[in-house]
Amino acid sequence: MQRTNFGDMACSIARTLDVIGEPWSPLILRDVFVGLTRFDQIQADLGISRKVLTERLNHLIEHGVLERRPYDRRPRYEYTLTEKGRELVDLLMVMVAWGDTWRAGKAGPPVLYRHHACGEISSVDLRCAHCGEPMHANDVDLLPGPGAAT
Amino acid sequence: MQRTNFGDMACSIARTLDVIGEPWSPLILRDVFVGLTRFDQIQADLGISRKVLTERLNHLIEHGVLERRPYDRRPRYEYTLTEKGRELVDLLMVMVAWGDTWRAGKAGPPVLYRHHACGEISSVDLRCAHCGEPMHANDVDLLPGPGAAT
DNA sequence: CACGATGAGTTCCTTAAGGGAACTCTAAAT
DNA sequence: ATTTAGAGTTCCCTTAAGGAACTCATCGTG
Repeated sequence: MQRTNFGDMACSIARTLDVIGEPWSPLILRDVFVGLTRFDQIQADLGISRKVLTERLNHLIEHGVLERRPYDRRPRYEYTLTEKGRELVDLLMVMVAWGDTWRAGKAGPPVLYRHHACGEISSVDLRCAHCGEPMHANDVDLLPGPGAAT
Repeated sequence: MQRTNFGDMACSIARTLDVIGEPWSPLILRDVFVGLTRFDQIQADLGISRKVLTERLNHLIEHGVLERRPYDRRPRYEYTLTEKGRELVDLLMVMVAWGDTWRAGKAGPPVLYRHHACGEISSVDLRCAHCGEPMHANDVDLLPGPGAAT
């Protein structure tokens, strides 16, 4: 399976997928985010192949969203999110919101999010960074930007 | 490559990935969103294999995010977003925001978004659906929800 | 009416990625 | 000296992605 390289496309979606678009990568980030930071923890939690987990972790480190560091004098390592990685958690929260809405079924959402600022169980909503009003698919026009393909 | 089924996991991220987690799927949604709604248009724009495009479109239709409908008396079809699919565009906009921030480089973002409400070039920001304050990775606590795995 | 063009897929072959089990390596702890 | 545990490697098998060629239905044109 020779996979097409998304990183070279003039598209920020493709470039983001180049970092976390492979199967498992978002789930690995989630695990690290919730505190499962060690190889065997992640492997056991996800049931992912150890080979693939190694590949994914290295890819995420190469792209600067995870850091690997020893936590013992023995050869033991843990993975942590960089700032670049922490901002990817935004993406995970939007995935959660969509999955909760469309795929949770009668059982309801598997995880709840309590917002520090208001203390309520809530979910994310997309707002315009400029004016603060809701900003969804139908609220925008697309224009070519400076980095557009020629 | 026998792929693990994400749809059965008690995790809304995994369930969302079950719908659009395969390579190319988000880019197909983007194309349909921006008005490339026909098979050959999408194929040419992305450079995706026709075989894989067929598989992806069928998968997205099965999961109710795309609809296929004839636009001619000849056997010609176009794909459109359902409401379920339109809400996935939120996810794309967050991918764009991250890609613009971390991967656009000196050339700047390839596409700009003008917000209808304020008329400004902007990007999305995550807010609490309840109180409207910013809601990012470090602003939430996670609690088990009603649909949590036993 | 025959003929080519067009959109929308299929088919088939090659290559490489995911799954999974077994194996290795290093440094404690007993 | 032996066991244990974490963190990977290695190897084989299956299956998915790439890609080019092929099919099929219908319309427009000469």
